Amino acid sequence: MTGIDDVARAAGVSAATVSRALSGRGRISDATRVRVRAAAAELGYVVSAAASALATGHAANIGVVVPLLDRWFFANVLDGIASRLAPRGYDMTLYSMSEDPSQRDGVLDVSLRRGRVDGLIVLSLTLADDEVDRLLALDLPVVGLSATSARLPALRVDELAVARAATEHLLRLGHRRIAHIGAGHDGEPGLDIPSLRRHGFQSTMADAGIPNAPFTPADFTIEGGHRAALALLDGAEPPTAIFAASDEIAFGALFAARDRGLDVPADLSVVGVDGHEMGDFFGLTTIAQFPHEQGERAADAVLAALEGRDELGDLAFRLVERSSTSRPRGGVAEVAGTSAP
Amino acid sequence: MTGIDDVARAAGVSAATVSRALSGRGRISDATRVRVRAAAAELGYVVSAAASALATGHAANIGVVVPLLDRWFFANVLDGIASRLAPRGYDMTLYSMSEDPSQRDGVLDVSLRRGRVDGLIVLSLTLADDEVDRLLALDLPVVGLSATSARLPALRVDELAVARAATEHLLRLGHRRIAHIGAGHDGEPGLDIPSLRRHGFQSTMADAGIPNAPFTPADFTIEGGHRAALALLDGAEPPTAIFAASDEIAFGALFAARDRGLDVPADLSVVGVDGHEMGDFFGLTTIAQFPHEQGERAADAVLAALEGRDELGDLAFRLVERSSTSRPRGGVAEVAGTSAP
DNA sequence: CTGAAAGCGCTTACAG
DNA sequence: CTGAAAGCGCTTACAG
Repeated sequence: MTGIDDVARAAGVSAATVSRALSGRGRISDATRVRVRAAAAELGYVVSAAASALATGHAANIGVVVPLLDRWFFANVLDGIASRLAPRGYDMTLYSMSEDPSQRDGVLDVSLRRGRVDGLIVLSLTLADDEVDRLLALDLPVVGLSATSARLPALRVDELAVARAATEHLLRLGHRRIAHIGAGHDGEPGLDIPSLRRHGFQSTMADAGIPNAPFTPADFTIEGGHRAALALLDGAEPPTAIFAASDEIAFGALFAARDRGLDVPADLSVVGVDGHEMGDFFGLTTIAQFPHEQGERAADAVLAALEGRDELGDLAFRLVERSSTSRPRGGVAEVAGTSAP
Repeated sequence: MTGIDDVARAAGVSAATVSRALSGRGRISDATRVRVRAAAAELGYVVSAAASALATGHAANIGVVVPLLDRWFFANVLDGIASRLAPRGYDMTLYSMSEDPSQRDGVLDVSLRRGRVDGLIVLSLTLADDEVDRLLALDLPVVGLSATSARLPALRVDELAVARAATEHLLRLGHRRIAHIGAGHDGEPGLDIPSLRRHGFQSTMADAGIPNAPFTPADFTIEGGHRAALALLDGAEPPTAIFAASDEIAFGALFAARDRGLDVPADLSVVGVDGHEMGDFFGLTTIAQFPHEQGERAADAVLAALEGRDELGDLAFRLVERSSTSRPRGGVAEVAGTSAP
């Protein structure tokens, strides 16, 4: 590989001058800069990442901690991040955190401590309290995306509001037997997204006078949604509507309805969360989020944090009504406060 | 950050000894090794990636060049790669190559030349000849996954065989009016995947006595497949079967059939390529590939290449028959060589 | 504006 | 088996 000395020789200057000409830092005459850059381009010279990082303490690299690389939502977020990082000269290194405790420890205690990255984007993982501590101890600018812990600086979607919007949409249509498919433990909400959505659902139902609204846990996959919905539909009191914690779960529910010969939305209304690209084809009503844009904003936010600026804030969502939701068969829409005379 | 000297001090040895104790290279007494490792663990010390890379020339990092981060197939490949790299202590840095020429140049001429990675995995991109040259000039172990150029060492699927399997499946069922939705230019096949699939389709059709079998170009998305299929179905001579170059295109075709009130498979048979997780729900017949496993093999192969070993080879595929294909309405299966008396 | 030199944090022959 | 020292390839005060 050609090094800085080769360029220096070719341009007839010192390595120091090459460094200045290429980085743009420090004073340098226009003529020299032009000459050096030409020589560098000619030789195809690019500054060594390792040497530069060692000398400056700046790696020009952002780490992205992801839970699962194979979900549509995260793939889109990643694409959004990449689209903003590259033009600014940053690379992106992925750290995938699985469920396996020793693997997680490896990421938190080893990989992330190698100093390979200048900042971190953490995608909505369910992080334990001590994991958040270890993340924070890295002493790196961190931007969570809808992240789990209140202690993590983050761009957030108001997940309670998301769940409320979905649930109220169904209630407004006149549904009462509404079930939720998602995740999250019983009891206090917990700050992870699945828990917040579940909690938002159940508290909205409770506010509408329906305590203990049914909940069925599922993986956030089509497969998981399919299985859970089948269980609900085959149960003693099948719901007339399902609020699925993700669009992929919702697709699974739609397939389950098809498998049981149910008409959507007449027999079963389904609403999801995400704004999945396939939603349109399925006619799925959903609370759309905008993962690509979320990724872009997260990238901008870490980069801003590197310069000491704060670009955190709220993330948008929007109810998109399509054909998977309607009044229940024979049901009457009860609009709050609109009691008929 | 705590450095090697802190550990040396804590363990009462020199930095050199710490380095040896931690890396396992060089001779060192067991007692010292244990003491040093304890001190390092105690201090939470991890070797600096930049310093280590600079000193050894080894970055412990693999670059993955991807076309689009938001396709199901690539997300799965990535997940497979990550699952094999992490346990071996390698990080993974992503380089997304878009269609934009200046962006591609940036990746090839700048990002990849920073020396940040020890090896490269290139996911099935359509690379121009000079781009392959520049990739090769990096002088890095490269493993292509179903890559484009014959000059790139790669794990390959026999794409002509894939297309033939799909097409012959349809022909065997008795279809004659079969259309292909995909990509690839006219004329000589070209070595990119879409072209190979298209070519495999058309030559198989030609062999069956059907020259100039219809082809409609599309993006490799549901949206693209939907549009293209609609165009075919609304055409003068709608096909009785569609061979889609990807499952996502196939899903689009399935939705198009639904939109036109056509029964699948009675009115329209559809076969895809990929083995998409949703295929089962759609009942999609497909030529399954195994992206996660492909990613694992690619990771193993670069790592092997780093050690001078060659683990390249062929990638598997398999026809998975589901309910989206059958004989055409009123059609008769013509099995080659079984002319009825 | 430009260069010589020290330093970034490790690793690894070279001695002992 | 262990340490002192040079070196990896840059960057950046410090002089001039």
